[in-house]
Amino acid sequence: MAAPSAQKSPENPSAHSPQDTKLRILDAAERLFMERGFAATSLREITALAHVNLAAVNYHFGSKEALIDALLTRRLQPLNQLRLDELNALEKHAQGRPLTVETILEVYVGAAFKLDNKPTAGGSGSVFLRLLGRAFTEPTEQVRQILQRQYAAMAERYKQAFTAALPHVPEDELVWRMQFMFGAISYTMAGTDVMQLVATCDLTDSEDHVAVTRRLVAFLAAGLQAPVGAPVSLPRKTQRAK
Amino acid sequence: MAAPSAQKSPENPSAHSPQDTKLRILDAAERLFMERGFAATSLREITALAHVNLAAVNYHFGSKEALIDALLTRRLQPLNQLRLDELNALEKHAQGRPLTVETILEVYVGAAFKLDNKPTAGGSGSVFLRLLGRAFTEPTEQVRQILQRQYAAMAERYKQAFTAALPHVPEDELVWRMQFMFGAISYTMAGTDVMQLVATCDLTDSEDHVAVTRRLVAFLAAGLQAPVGAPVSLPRKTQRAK
DNA sequence: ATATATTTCAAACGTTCGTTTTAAATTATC
DNA sequence: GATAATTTAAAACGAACGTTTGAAATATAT
Repeated sequence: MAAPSAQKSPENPSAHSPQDTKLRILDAAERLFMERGFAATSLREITALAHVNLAAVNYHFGSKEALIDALLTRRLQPLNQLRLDELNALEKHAQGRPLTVETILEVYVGAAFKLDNKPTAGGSGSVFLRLLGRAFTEPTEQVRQILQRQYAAMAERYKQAFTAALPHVPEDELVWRMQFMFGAISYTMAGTDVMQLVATCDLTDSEDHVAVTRRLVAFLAAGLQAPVGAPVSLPRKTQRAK
Repeated sequence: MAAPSAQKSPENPSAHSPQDTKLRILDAAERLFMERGFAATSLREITALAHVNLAAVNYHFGSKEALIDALLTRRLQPLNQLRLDELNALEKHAQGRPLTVETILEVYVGAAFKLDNKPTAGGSGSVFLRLLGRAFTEPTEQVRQILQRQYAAMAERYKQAFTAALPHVPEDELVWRMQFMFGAISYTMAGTDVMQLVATCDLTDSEDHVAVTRRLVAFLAAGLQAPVGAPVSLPRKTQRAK
């Protein structure tokens, strides 16, 4: 009977602080949503992992949908704000001269890893980046609207910067290339690695962050700067040389 | 009482052929899984859209998991087989000379659109390509294993081809770049377009296929061929010039 | 210390899920 | 045309889901 639980959470050794129920729910939900997806994760699994009562989710957030919204917003708002701020600071510092594509990409990708090392609550690691990669291909209208709301202004701002850095790329081509870019980034962040090609590295390691960033920036910079127009070499029968 | 249903399906005007229940289920499941994801789609929705009895899924496939397996396999097996065959034919035709990166990419991307225009059953359109893009970020172990099984040999084969086409890119770098490539392709195929940047084009149009393929190949070819090693220009304070 | 507001808790709500069952209908075989 | 095998059909199964409820517990304020 005596000697009660000095710590209630096996994986989070801090005891139940008075008001951290919301944070515990958010962190547990983040982890489980990342591992199993939104639809396949139940509130009972989340509250069990967070060591809170089942009804706490509906009490503090209102519904499962509202929990997802709060969960995505608390990470995406600072992330994309940081991306905007750093890009603005860089352009101000450049005093009119256009930034290089590599610089813009480093800011964009680097911001994700930066916030990843400073999770809002304790010890979330790179959980959210993987969840974010998944969220980009989520079919539900709700998640898509959240992402759209959180990304619209930032994407438009970066499109401006890329336009200045890539004067030879017309707008419709740039828009497609940014689409390809978002795909490569989000898939890398998701870290699913279906092919089992890059099995060795996990993005949790901070040392790997700079290596992955360097590789990703080099790849994307080359892709964004690719010559436009000609379909390049076609060894098959190309009747018109153009 | 008379004049019964000459056609039982509103969106598929053909009446119930004797034995096409399995195909009707597969097609309906493909569409709904694409629209809502695997976990969020119920067998009741699928059988309602297919105009078959609820129990038909368990009778013909055994379980929902087995249905997903059959659904992915019937498309992925021919797709990746085509990718292998066409790459083999091209290398044979080249007689020892290495293929260009663009050629390899055109075969890989083009194969997807080729099979997309010839769906197994009637009128599936580009449903499966979008579903496939989603499947690449699916968290469930089952889907990941199916993809891994269906992609392993093909990915290894293309890695060989890329190695020959990119002699200056070391293997670890190539593996990462293929990761980026798969991300860009699958995200484009998924057609989620969270940013609403490319809202104008839908991949259903066959004419757009060649345009998207050209853009995608140009982007990826440049990325794969990017110079390796140097982190390129860093306008910030880089103390070591290296 | 008393009263008020906030938070936690166990239990149950109605619904929907994947699956199973049993009989009827259909198709194939002789 | 009778018999056997296959497929369809309606109904129900237990389990799990998100959510709600109302009372106990805790924190806050007077």
